[in-house]
Amino acid sequence: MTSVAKLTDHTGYWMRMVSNAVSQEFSRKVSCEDVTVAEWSFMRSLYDLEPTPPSILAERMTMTKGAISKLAERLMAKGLVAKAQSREDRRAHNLSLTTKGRAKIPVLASLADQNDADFFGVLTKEEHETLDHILRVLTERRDLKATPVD
Amino acid sequence: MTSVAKLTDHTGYWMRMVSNAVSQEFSRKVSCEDVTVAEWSFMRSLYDLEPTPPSILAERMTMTKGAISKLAERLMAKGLVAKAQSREDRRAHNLSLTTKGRAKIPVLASLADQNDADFFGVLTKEEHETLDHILRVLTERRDLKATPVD
DNA sequence: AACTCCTTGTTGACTAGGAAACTAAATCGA
DNA sequence: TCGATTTAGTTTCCTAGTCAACAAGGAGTT
Repeated sequence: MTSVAKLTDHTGYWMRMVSNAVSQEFSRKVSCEDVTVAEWSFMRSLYDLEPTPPSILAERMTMTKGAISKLAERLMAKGLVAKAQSREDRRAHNLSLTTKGRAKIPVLASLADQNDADFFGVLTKEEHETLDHILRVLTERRDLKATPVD
Repeated sequence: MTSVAKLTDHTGYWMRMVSNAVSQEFSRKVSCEDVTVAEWSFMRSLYDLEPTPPSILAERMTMTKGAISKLAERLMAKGLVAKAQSREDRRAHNLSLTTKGRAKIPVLASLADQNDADFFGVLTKEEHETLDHILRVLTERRDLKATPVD
C-alpha cells in the first residue's frame, strides 16, 4: 500500500478519542461538585501527601509550577485548600486540604469509580485486565512521568 | 476496602497518561514541519473530503465551528489551506488543501506512522491487536463521535 | 562578609479551544 | 412577497494551560 495512512489507522488516534471521552464525561460528573478534573487530581494527590509544597505536587501531577500555582489559587478561593508558610525555608509553602476539601474526597473518588465503571464496564473482565496491563506496559517502557519541561 | 480509591486505580487515569504522552511526542515530531497535531488532523481530514465546507470538517473532527474557523485561518496564513466562496450558497465556503499543503500530507502521515510504531511497537503483535480491538469496542459502544455541544 | 549560583514560587504574555452572541444569507410558510 | 426561522461562519469572551522572566531566599565558596 503506497497510499497515505488514514487518521484512523493509528492506535494513538483511538486512544485520544477514548481518553477524551472519558475525561469529558468525568468532567461532567464532577462539575456537580463544583470541581474540575485537574482540581480533583490535585486534591487527590494532596490527600496522600499533605502537607506538601507546590513543587512536589507539580512533579507528581506532571504539570508546571506555574499551573500548580494557579490551580492552588483557585482551590484556595473555593476554600478547599490552604497554604502555610514553611518555617525552615522562607521561600517555601505547604499545601493542605481544608476540612471542607477533605470531606469532598470520598465523594469525588466515588464519582471517579463510577466513571470508570460506566466506561470500561462494557469490557469483559479479561479485556479490562488486558487493557490495564497494556497501559502499564506502555507507561513503564516509556518512563512516563511525562515531560513538563519546567 | 473502605478506603478512598487512588488516582492510579482507574483505567481512565492511565489512559489519559498514555494518550497525552503519545500526543505530546507526536506534537514534537510534527513541529519540525511547522504544524500542530490539530493542524495535521485538519489537513488529513480535508485530504479525503476536499473541497468541503468548515461545518463538515467540524463534525468529522468533533470540534466546534469556532475552533475550525480559527484553525482554518491559521492554516491559510501558513499557505497550506485555501478557502473559496461557494456559488450556490453565498454564506458557505469550501476548504481545500493548497499544493503546498497537499505535498505535506505524505510527510506528516509518515511521521504519524512512525509515532505509532515508536509507542506501540513495544507491544507484542497480539497485545497491539487486542488494544486496537478494545478501543474500537469502547468507541462503538459509547457512540463516540464525541460530543461537541455546538 | 560577599559573590555566585541554585531553588521556590508567582507573574505576565501567549496559545488553543469552548460557549454563546452575532451577521448574513437561505428557506419556509402565509 | 414578506416576515419568521434556520443555517453557515465569524467573533468575543472566558478558561486553563505552557513558557519565560522574575523576585526573594538559601547554600556554597573564597
